Amino acid sequence: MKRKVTLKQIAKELDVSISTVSKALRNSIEISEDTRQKVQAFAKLYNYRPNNIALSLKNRKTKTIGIIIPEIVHHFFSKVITGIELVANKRGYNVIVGLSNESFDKEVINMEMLANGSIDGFILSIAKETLQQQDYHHFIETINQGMPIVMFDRVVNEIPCDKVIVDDVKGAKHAVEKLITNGCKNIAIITTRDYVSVGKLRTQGYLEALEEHKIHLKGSLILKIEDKLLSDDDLDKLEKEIELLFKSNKLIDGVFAVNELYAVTAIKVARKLGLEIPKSLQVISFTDGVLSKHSTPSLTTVSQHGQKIGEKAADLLINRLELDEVDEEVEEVYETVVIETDLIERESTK
Amino acid sequence: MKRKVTLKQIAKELDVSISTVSKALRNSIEISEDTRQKVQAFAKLYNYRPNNIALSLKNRKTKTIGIIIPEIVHHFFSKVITGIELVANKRGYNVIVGLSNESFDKEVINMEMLANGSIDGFILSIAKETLQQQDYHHFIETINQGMPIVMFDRVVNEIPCDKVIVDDVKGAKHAVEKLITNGCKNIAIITTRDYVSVGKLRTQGYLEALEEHKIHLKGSLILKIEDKLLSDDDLDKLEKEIELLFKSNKLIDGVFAVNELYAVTAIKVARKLGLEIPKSLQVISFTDGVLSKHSTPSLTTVSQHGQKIGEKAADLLINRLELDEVDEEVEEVYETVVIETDLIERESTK
DNA sequence: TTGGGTAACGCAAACGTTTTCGTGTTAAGA
DNA sequence: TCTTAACACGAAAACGTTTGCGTTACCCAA
Repeated sequence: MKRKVTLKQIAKELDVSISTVSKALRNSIEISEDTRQKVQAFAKLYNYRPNNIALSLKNRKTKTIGIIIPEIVHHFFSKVITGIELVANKRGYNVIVGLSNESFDKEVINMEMLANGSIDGFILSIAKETLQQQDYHHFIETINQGMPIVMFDRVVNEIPCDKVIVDDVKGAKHAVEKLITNGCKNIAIITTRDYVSVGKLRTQGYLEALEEHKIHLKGSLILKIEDKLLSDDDLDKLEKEIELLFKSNKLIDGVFAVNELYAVTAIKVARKLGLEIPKSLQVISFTDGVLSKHSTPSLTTVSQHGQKIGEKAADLLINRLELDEVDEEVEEVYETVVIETDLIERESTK
Repeated sequence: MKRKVTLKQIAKELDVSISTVSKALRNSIEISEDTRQKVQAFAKLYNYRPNNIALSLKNRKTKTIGIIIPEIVHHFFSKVITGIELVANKRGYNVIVGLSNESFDKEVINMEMLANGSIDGFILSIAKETLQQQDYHHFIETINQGMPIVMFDRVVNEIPCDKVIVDDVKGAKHAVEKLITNGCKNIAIITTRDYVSVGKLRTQGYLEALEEHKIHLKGSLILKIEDKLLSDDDLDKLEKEIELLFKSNKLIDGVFAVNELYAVTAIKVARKLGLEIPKSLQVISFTDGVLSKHSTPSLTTVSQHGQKIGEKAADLLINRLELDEVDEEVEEVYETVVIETDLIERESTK
């Protein structure tokens, strides 16, 4: 077992100084052609690679991005990571992942672990618990220490940082409008409680679409689900609630669901009640994931382009990092990028 | 913007030496009660946290685990990561993720990026391309440099390292036996080409089940799919191939698919051909993911317990890391842990 | 007074780099 | 022969820690 070779070892072996070795490897003109060749050959032979940690310490930057997300077993988030990793790698950065599991405490702990030198900046989406408690001091402190943050999807305006979001309102509105032009008269929405920012925004889009098309809003068509981590019990409850929705509103002919799970569950319940998709009931969901694509009938969805969000977030962060490098005190003006959604039509609509 | 405070700054501010500060913070008895209190108070005030990078350099270990997986937008892999992150965090480690995207080159590059000091050890699942080329030198070299690897799911025996696998043969066999006891007489298998180790093993389980139950093997019932990254075109092709399978074997009454996608696609095609699930066709898939659970009908599946695999892998790796610490030259005996699969019965079987 | 012991602290090395600033040698120019 | 400049290299600092050991200063006993 041969441990990794260091400059010092090469220096000793070749009977030159460490600095000579370092310079030779970086093709410094200070070093004679002779020694340069000798050193490089030796380094190649022993497969020398500079130690990242030492470089990080010296350069005071790690070339690593910290990602904090609520969960990873989730199509949207893993798509985002894919995007981040793609551009990060392309630009010479690594990616280190922390999971908040929707918990405030874990979010704080994870950020503290990483903020002490391990990374150069954060890309994150806020945990539900944090959104509920509205305690954002850990973000503020991190930023105050000079570590940039880019937030995506679940963001709060009061934090001074770059943000990448989806136009949830517009996306939802388009979806509902699609249902309207497809002939739906009684469109229900299955959404989350309002503290989940995206749930709230998508509900808003629903409302706007109805209003613009002068469709009378019926409160009983709005189903707000308590959006916890989904255990099997919660799933049962979800079905029950949706069933109640259909039973107390026999005229429902369109459903807009703020996520895939709500949509497929709605379809499942609707079928049980004898409704045909898309003939007597049309369904559109937010989030274009594996369920939408492969379940039967496949779902018409609002695609969020998770990967693109990740790519954009990574670019924003790295740009800022490399800007800080040249110009120590950059004027602090932050960008909010909106990624357009697309409506992907499949079998659950006419 | 106040940068992170260091020992040196505290030392200067309090007019003591750096070592005194360090010792005071670590409650060394060398330091008087007085100064200790003073230092600790000051450190608390300025929210001092030791710099991870400096510690890593000094201790020659990073307390970070590198994960290399083929893709992250995948239920199984993200479950595994969840498990790894869980025990890693519990034991004071961070997790840094690299994606090979099933490519040999990206796997090598990612490993090289991380192996130069950034991490203490790897947990990985081999890329398909690597399995095809059978070029494992990067694993060997990493191990030779004293960096332990734990492989999961897609492993090769010739690499000296700990492994966590699922008993693919047994799991597949159980699934097929379930179909047999449920009365299926003509059981097809939809699997991958043989170079994907898990595909091969699951096929083997299928064969064993048939043999033990003295069912004559029909070659035409075995459909081997070229398992690339799935574009929409490939999806079409998949449907066509499955359709052909059904059409040329009208008697098929059971299908065992080696992954969820093959299973739901089979169901889709079967329905189109007028088959009822599970009445005239029963289906079981490997991998218990979101599709199995939420598509209609929900799928009976072989659960791999991805999270448990991740947890076990992380424990194995960290155990080895912390063993190396005390006992420099550990006898090199490696463990292969088999995680039992479970058959989860849902609506796609009787 | 001297010797030894102890409490409280500082020095310096080490981890592996990069880089600035010498420094010694050689050869060319005056 | 002396000066000077180019050339090739080395010493040392710096990044932020931890830690073994040396160094004070003081106290108490002999």
